Amino acid sequence: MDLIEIFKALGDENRIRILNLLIRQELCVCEIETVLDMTQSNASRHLNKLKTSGIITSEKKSQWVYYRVDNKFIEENNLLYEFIKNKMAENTQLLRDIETLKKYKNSNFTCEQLREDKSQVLKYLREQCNNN
Amino acid sequence: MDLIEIFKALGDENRIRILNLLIRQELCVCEIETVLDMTQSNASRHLNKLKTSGIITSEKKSQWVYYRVDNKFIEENNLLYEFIKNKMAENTQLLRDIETLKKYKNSNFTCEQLREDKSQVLKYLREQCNNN
DNA sequence: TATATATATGAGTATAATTGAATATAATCA
DNA sequence: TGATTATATTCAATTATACTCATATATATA
Repeated sequence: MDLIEIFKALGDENRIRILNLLIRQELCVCEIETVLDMTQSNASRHLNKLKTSGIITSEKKSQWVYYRVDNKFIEENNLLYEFIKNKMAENTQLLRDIETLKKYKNSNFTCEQLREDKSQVLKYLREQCNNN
Repeated sequence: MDLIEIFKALGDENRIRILNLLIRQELCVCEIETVLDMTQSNASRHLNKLKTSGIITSEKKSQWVYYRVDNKFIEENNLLYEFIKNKMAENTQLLRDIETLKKYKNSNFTCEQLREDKSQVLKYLREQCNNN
């Protein structure tokens, strides 16, 4: 049942956190990895689960793979999609993640810098977020 | 996260089948057990999971425990609830379950009869459903 | 009170999901 | 081409879920 696969995909904290970011904007794996502070393989796996259940889709741009919410999913599951967005707006953890995403985007760190010194970027993001 | 517990509870075929029935009407454990042809302990466990996640509620009436969708859940998660109902109406398995429920109700079998000869009741329900 | 019964729960097992570390793959760039 | 890198995948370990059978609990009834 499609319905059940969707609910299974949504029934995991890491995947909800990823989806929360992707609802804001499309992102590549290394960005998600950084903002949510999870391992690369874990991010990739969760993205795959969201993709297999039809919630998100991906596009390869040179060496990066960009993920975004699938428009087909939004159309076909609009009530669910609106529900998710509403509930996400009430959740502190998810709001914090959005703040981290904003800080990350404002920092103008690139995927190249992430590669060179990820720990510095993470430190920067934590400091910025603690200032709020 | 509440949200995740709800999705976890919904991410299981047996629980979706149970919820599908309860959306129609409140039912006791032995009725669910019979209509969905599952073991008593399994039905009870799934009902408990739906209950702890806040989707359904229960009321004990003499020796029976009646389960129904929690009104609080409907109010607080209305978009999700409407989504679920819409999707359920598109699913053949779930529509078949509703037919079985109707047959069961029309048969006027009681919980007492179920206890005495459950196999007869199951046979009857299967025959009735195959006629459609 | 003794018996029957509706439901819940415990124990054990089987299956599935999640994870990190290591490796494979595919694209880029020097 | 060879080195680097972004992402995916495999492996092995752990943890969580689901299921069945047996038993406990609470209620009803003779």
